[in-house]
Amino acid sequence: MANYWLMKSEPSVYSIDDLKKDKKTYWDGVRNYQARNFMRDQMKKGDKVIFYHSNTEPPAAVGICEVVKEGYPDFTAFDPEDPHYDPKSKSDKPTWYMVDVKFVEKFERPVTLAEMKANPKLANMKLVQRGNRLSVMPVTKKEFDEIVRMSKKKN
DNA sequence: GCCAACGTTGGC
DNA sequence: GCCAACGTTGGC
Repeated sequence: MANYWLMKSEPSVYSIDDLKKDKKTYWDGVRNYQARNFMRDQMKKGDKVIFYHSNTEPPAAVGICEVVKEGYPDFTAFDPEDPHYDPKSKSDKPTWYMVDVKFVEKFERPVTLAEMKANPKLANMKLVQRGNRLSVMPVTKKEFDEIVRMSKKKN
C-alpha cells in the first residue's frame, strides 16, 4: 500500500516547472536526519508526493510527483564542489540519502499555505504547525486527497 | 551530558 | 529584510 508524502523545494532552486520539464529528478540536498530517515527507510516506489514551494510568495502546494527510486546515497555530499558537500559523509558509509521522483501533475491552481491553515481537515499536518522546518514529511491519504480536491476548486 | 551560541529555515 | 523556531555544535 502506497504512502503519501509532502516535500518542500524553493522554486528558485527547483520548481514544479523544472520537474515538469525534466520529467524526473533526484531529490538531493536534504541535510536533516528526520527527513533523511523518511527517504532512506520509508519512501517506497509508487508513493505519491505533494510538491510544495517554500520560501516564496505565496508558499503553496503546486503539484504531485511519484517515487520511482527508493533511498540511495546522496552523492552530492561526496563532491567538494557541490553546494551540498558534507565531508562527514563517506561513500562507503553515507550519512545522507535521497530518492528519485517523476513528474505526475501540476495543479490547475496552487493550494496556498494560508488555505491549508484555514482548512480544519488539514490542522494535524506538520506543515501547518508552528515552527515546522521539516522538508520531507508524511501526510495521510485523507490529507493528500483533500489537497488535491482544493487544487481543483474554482476560486 | 548540559546548555549557550550559532547557523539555517521559512513565513511574514 | 526581519526574526522566531529549531537543529547542531562545541566548551565545559
